[in-house]
Amino acid sequence: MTELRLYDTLARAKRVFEPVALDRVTLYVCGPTVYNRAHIGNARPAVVFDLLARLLRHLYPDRRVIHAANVTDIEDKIMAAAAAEGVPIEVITGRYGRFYFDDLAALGVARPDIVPLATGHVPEMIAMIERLIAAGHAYAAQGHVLFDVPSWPEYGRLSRRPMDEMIAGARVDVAPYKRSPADFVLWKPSADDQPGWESPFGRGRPGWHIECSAMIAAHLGETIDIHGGGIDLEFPHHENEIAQSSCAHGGAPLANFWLHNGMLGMAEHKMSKSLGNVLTMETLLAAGHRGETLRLALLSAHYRQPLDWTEALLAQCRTTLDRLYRAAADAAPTQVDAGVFDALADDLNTPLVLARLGAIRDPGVLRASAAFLGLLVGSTADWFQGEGEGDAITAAIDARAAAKSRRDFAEADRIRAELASEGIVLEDGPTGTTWRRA
RNA sequence: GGCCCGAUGGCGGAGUGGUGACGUAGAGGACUGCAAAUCCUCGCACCCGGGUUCGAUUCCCGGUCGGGCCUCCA
Repeated sequence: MTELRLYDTLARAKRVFEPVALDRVTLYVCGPTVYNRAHIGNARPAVVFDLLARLLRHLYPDRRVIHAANVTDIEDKIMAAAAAEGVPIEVITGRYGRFYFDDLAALGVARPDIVPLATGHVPEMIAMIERLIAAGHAYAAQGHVLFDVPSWPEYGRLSRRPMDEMIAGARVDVAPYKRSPADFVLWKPSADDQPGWESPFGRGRPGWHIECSAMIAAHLGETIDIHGGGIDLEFPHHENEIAQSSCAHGGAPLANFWLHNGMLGMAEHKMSKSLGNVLTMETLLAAGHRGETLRLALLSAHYRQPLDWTEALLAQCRTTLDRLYRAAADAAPTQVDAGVFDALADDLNTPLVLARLGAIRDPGVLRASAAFLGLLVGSTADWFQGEGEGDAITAAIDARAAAKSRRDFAEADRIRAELASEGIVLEDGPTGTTWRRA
């Protein structure tokens, strides 16, 4: 079997992957907070880890591969969005949660096997907080419960931050109820008009970090195989998850592998809602870019590298797909090229995979290999011509063929130009003329 | 300021201690009535300075530049 090697952020090195359990493989990825439309940067981890899940299923056919990704559906920004519209938070989270998965489906991303909601796991979060308090790793203060960072010497290992510097370097105003500036919130009080849950610490809501820890434990166990997410979550989110989970589970590691995808850049900075330089999947799809083009663009760079999102990138990916669709024609998928698996098994080296894809001669192998990546999933005719009317075009092609046969090239060119002005490109092949949309 | 990551041709982007993939754009050719598509050929790059080495783009040190994090963030 192909040996899978993955870059583990904790080790800062590629390591050979081996699942913990003999009967299953567990993958957890931090999902979205649903309060508005997701941008294309949000899609990168979804696409990358969707591909990793496909690879894991292939490599471990005898084990159950469980891919989980949460949805954060209680959070201050959600509350703000709900208040702005004068609706309950469920209206906001339901709407944007559906948009999120619909958008991703257009990019060929399968819904994860498990999509836990934060609001569905508050009792588990409360229980975990209680364990942390009992173990001396958390304390209550003024309606809040905080994680006691200095109580856990391992804190900072993932992001390689020395704790004393974090404390000394804290440049935000430190809340008065914190014992240490590095302490973070596990539970915070809710006002009467805010969503909240009764708890031993008073009515309130969970902090962001505890959600992932509690949901991972509830669905996948104390130690999972792979934890994924964007590199911007490395600190503090993932650092905090590790602290919470390890301290609640007697020191058991949260994940054996930590995988982080690089940021998608736009205008020299990462695409982010707070910077306002976002391009949503909705916008891109509405502009006529197909989901496959977006997916290819996201896979065109190695997942750990930063990737600049530009029109030129999309144009090149479109060209690449045109060429691959022509090469694959309407062949039925046969077998995935071994070189494709090899490149994927080397820490998901998708640029190398794409280079190998271009070298495949057998259309059936090309179809199967591309499909494994979530590309070339439709028919070649649909890719070039799309749905809709072809009769008028066929009639024009016939008229042009008649003109060509009597060597009236002026008329033939006029017809071709007329179609071109409507975005229809004619191509004369050995077996006749075909058309496609520009 | 601290921590982390990166720097490859016009652009995108792998990889490697010993003639630098691949794609795209560009040049030339074949094919075509002309195009398009396809095929063939060709140019064009490893940030700077040290070090290790027979040999460094690749390893080490320093620098410069860029990005991420340190506050919600994929």
